[in-house]
Amino acid sequence: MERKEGMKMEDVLGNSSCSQFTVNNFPLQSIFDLSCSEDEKILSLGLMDLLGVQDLISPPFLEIMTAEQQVPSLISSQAPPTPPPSKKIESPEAINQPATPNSSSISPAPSEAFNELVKVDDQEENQKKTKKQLKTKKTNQNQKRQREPRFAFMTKSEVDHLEDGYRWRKYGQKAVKNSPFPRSYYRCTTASCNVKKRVERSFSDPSIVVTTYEGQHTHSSPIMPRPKLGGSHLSTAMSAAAFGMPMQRTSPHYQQPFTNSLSPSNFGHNIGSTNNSFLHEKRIYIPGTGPSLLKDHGLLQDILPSHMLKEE
DNA sequence: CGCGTTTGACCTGCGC
DNA sequence: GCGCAGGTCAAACGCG
Repeated sequence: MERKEGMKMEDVLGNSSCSQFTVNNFPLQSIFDLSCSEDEKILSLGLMDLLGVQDLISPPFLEIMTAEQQVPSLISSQAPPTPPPSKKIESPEAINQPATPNSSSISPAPSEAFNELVKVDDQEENQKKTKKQLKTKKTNQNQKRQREPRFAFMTKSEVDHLEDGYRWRKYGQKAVKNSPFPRSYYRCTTASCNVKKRVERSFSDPSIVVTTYEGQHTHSSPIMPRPKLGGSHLSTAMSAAAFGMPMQRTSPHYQQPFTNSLSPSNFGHNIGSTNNSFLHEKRIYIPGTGPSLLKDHGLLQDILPSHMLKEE
């Protein structure tokens, strides 16, 4: 296994591990493997608030963090050197940065939690290679240059740039090593908003678009309704945007169900889907239990983890 | 004319 | 220290 801990995103995307990454860890646990306690918190916060106050949240269904530290833990099929259960991460402060559905298996989204995780990782690092220690040390030293938490979504789509309710300005494009597909860099066009996103295609599956969000939108509302957009579409679009999710509102590029409809992108897609059929019936793959068919009755079920739905 | 895209150059971090 | 790769900048360009 030369896939060492310093694995880079493109390594993940560009190899067969992508499927594994996707099926076993990436979306599912990010989205559905939520601790009940966390769910309760989310509910107590008011789910609709989470949907409506998109500037306060950007719940990551996958947080990529720094590629060196986070991704390996996320993609490792074996029990990763996981930090202790993220009870600290689920701190009540999540109110300020609420809707961090991924509390247990996946790193949290909020920057505060991010810091926490870095610390935890640092402790883990002490038991690992010197090389990695150095890397971690460097990472910690660069805290002043700390990057925003990143959230990645894998979306099955023919178009690279997915509509997510915000307006983006492309500021760069780079060829990605080991991938025939370039990576595009976008920035939110809102002046005070420094949210960025990267869009690239998966090397192993060109039909999959990987969108990585970095930062949180500082403005309260996404783009204004466009003439061609229906109001209902927009509302759902905003809901999806509230989660920082890519979403497609244009049917021609409508996303295909992604690997058993289990990707975060599909998750977001369902939220903002213009196709109501997706809202009423979809397959949700639940880790460890195998694919299952859930009946959806509405938006909530698109958002809530499956086991919560069962509980209700 | 304003806004967004393109694209080569440049900067930075990291591994060797 | 050097080279590579990722990320960003900014001028040029295109489009409505």
